[in-house]
Amino acid sequence: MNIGDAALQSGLPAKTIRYYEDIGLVAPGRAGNGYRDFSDTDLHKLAFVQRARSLGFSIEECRALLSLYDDRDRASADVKDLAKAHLAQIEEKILGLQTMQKTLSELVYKCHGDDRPDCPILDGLSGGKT
Amino acid sequence: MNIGDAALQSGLPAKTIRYYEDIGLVAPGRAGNGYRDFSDTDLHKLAFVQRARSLGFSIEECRALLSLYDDRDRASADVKDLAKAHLAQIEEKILGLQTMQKTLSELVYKCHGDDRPDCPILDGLSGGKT
DNA sequence: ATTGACCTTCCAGAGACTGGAAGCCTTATT
DNA sequence: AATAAGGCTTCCAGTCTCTGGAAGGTCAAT
Repeated sequence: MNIGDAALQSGLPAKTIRYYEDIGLVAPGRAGNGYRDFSDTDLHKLAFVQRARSLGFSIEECRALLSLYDDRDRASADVKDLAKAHLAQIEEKILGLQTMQKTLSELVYKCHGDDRPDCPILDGLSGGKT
Repeated sequence: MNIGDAALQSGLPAKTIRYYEDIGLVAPGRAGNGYRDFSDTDLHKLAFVQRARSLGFSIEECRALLSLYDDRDRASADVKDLAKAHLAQIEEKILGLQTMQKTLSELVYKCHGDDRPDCPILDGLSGGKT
């Protein structure tokens, strides 16, 4: 299967798939004409990575997940640990964003937002007087 | 004031301050010896950017905020619009992360996490059977 | 034979820094 | 006066995950 179809099937842009090959996440074969030739296994891996990325796993985490996936003697505990660590990162990010959201929405609320220049948002950014 | 002290006062690493000069966010003067010489205004701008960045504004948004800050004839509506747009981005990010969190925590919950190989997390990533 | 859609490689850029190397300047100590 | 420590300078390269574009080869259909 050519890269265009692999892209459709996996939900990844062709460019991204080439990049994933570059960094060794997948290793499709080559047809006689030099085109990449994706097997079912390759497609499966691409879709796997696509889902893992959509859950926010980094490329290196995806690599680790793929190798666990390939390892029939893996311990599910290893997978769970990886996922839990990532979950913790997600939660940290959410908390950070919520803090931003709170501060910023307070500033936005205070700003009348008309054609006059005085602005609590700029004041807040400037002097810290939140 | 030298860059080291400016870094302490603004809460930004010296490297970052040099970078901000490179991209034209600040333009400190130079002392006779070639060292950057930060005025109170420079410091103020750096602290301003530091706060804006900590609220998640991009560099270009910071640049726009700074120029609004410098413009005594600004309309506070312009600032508010910028802030509201950014707030919407933050909220979008939070929603995305919460979706990830939900899916992933369900998978983590289902995984027994012992030394056996079967693992609902990998299954979920693999086949989409959430 | 020619078009158009596909494929290939390679190079560059995005955003926002961050690290390191090589070398000058300042300050304090010996 | 010499030296050492620390701060400052510039410049180059790398991080992370793609994404766009250019130059050119291949395939299917007309």
